[in-house]
Amino acid sequence: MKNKRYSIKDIAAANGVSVTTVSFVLNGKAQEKKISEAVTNKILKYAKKINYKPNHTAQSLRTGKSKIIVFMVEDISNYFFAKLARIMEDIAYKKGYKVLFCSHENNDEKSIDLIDLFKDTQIDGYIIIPSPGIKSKIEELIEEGIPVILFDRYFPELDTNYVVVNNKEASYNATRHLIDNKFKNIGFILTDVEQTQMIDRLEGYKEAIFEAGLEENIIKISRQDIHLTDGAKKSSIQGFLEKTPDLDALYFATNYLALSGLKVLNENFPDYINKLGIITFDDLDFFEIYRPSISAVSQPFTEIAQTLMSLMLSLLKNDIKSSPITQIKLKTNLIIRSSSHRDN
Amino acid sequence: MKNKRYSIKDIAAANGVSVTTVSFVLNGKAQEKKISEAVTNKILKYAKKINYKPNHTAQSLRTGKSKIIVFMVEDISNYFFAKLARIMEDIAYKKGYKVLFCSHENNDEKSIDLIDLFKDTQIDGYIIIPSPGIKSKIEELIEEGIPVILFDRYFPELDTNYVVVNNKEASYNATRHLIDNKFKNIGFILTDVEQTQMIDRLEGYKEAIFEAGLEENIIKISRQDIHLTDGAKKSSIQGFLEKTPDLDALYFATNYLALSGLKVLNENFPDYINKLGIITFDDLDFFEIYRPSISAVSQPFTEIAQTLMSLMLSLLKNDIKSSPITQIKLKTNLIIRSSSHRDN
DNA sequence: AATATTAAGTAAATCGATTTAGTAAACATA
DNA sequence: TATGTTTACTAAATCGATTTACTTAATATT
Repeated sequence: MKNKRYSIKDIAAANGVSVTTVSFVLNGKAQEKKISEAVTNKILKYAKKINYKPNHTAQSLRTGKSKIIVFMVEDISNYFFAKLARIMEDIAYKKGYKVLFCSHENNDEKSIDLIDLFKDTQIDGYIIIPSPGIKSKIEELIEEGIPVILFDRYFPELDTNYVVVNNKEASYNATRHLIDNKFKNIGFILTDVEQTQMIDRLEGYKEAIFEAGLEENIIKISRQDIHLTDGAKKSSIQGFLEKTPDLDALYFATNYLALSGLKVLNENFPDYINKLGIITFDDLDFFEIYRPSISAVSQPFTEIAQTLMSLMLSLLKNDIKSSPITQIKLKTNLIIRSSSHRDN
Repeated sequence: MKNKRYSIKDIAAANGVSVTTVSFVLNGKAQEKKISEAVTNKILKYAKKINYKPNHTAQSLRTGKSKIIVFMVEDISNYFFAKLARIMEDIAYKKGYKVLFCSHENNDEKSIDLIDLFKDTQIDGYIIIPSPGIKSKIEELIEEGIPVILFDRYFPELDTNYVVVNNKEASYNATRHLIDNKFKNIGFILTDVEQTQMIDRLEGYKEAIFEAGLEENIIKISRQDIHLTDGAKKSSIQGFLEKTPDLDALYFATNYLALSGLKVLNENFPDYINKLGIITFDDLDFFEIYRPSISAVSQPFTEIAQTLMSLMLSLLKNDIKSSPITQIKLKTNLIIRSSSHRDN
């Protein structure tokens, strides 16, 4: 039962032909290369019999293609990214690709380390949520002729492929929704990163607030605090809530901010939570069963994953030089639940 | 700025030495192979100057080692697995390994397909949550001399490395805790898979119930339903709850069962939820902020991930034949929150 | 001075594929 | 019959490392 690994050489020897012939046959080039049907069938049959699997590493070395793509996100354990990863995995494997996931925590140094690390390995393509300061690293990849797709956020000055959602519009609508429900003092909680997704969400909020003649209440949580302790995040939010106790609604820019926010509210202002209007960017499973159930801007997982993968696959298939730059903005979904609804 | 990739050959040519010498130097074998310090330094300096990175694929082909390990779970988007993945990723990258994550949804066919797929690629080691029927596939891997570690569950008849938690004891304690809080009619909700983790959790429950002279109430959710629709899961649980409205506590065997259960309760028995004792295996972020906050058996992520990785690294370092079989059972933590507490 | 040892390196095989540039025989054409 | 084409296949180079088995010159030993 010792499963010796067979090579193309073994097949050649066993059938009295050259490795060239075997390679042609196994790559479906028999006709093109004028290999007789008799020989073709013999080889095919034998390969099947011994359950031959080509050595991927050798193929990779020779062809320069690894059939591996990298999917780099902020934190793979975050629901949003994990969910995307799950879907992308399925699509990729079906198409004969493997996916390497990794997390950079929005830290430039870590991003760069990871990308450098991957440069040793043949990587056929990159799907990247960029951390704020890696524009030149992304340019470097592109210059090397490797397919790159940014997503979630992008660099406006850089002409790259990207897939994002309509952050500004979605944010405007979410804020508008609170306003329509008679909330007058709406706090927007975001992080201090200067990246497109945040900026656009902030702009959407501002626009809606301005249009309604209301006052802005912006809470910026320091980026450093985000990935360090949960405590730091909480205490920032708590500090803010204590200073502005007249807020009647909170709008969180991401799901992890909402989680921290809910914790703070729960621990310190348990009664407040039911009167407050609450809405957040990124839907979570449990927002549906929380009480009050939490309204959320939901990003279309499946659509994002499919768009990313099909764009990547087309970049991989066609010559990168001849491929047009593709920039896609997908629509989000505002899911209205009880936390943002008011009857009066 | 065209970043041509340098090879060992380029270094050799530029320095008037052979590739052999370069290889020796770059692999730290200069002294052992009696390469003069002058030449050694010249090569090292040049390699650094051009930022030489060895071609990983070529190394892999020659050495038979890929520095890639596979981490195969039920569903990478599940919080428990995603969290583990995040930690393992960090450890692995620090040690020069990359991790390929994949999900089999406890489906044997899918598991086998995935393993076969990986066989083409050089994979140095596998960390696997086994689906029920892949014992022989696991044996196959082991016979080929590839390091394999099972975790979360295992095959009792198979003498392999594994890392699990003390399911039975934890389950006993969780049930005991409900009993101590005067709950008398405790329902245990689990899936119908016949795998060690489930069986042990069931046994722990039974033992505690028997010891207290109470009656068993076991709800088995069909495995097929689990990964299909959320609806199916919910309707099973709902059906059960309607049939036995006299339950005063629920104990869920996994976090996804608890999520479905809470949904059902919320939609159909909103008042019931506060009187009910609730406890679940696997802690989730939001169980802490749910109201009532949900008690849970918490698995030690960091410890599990570290144990898995350090075991794997030691298997990879030492000769697999001389390595002893290691079987580790880690301790869980019972986190008591308001959902399982009763004052009377 | 003859031999043994060490120092400092290199040529070439190898891993397992793909691919280019052939060749020999069979057949067709003028 | 001589030449051109086509068929059916193969030798050898190549991808970029690692590693074994030398080689040559210098130094040490008896």
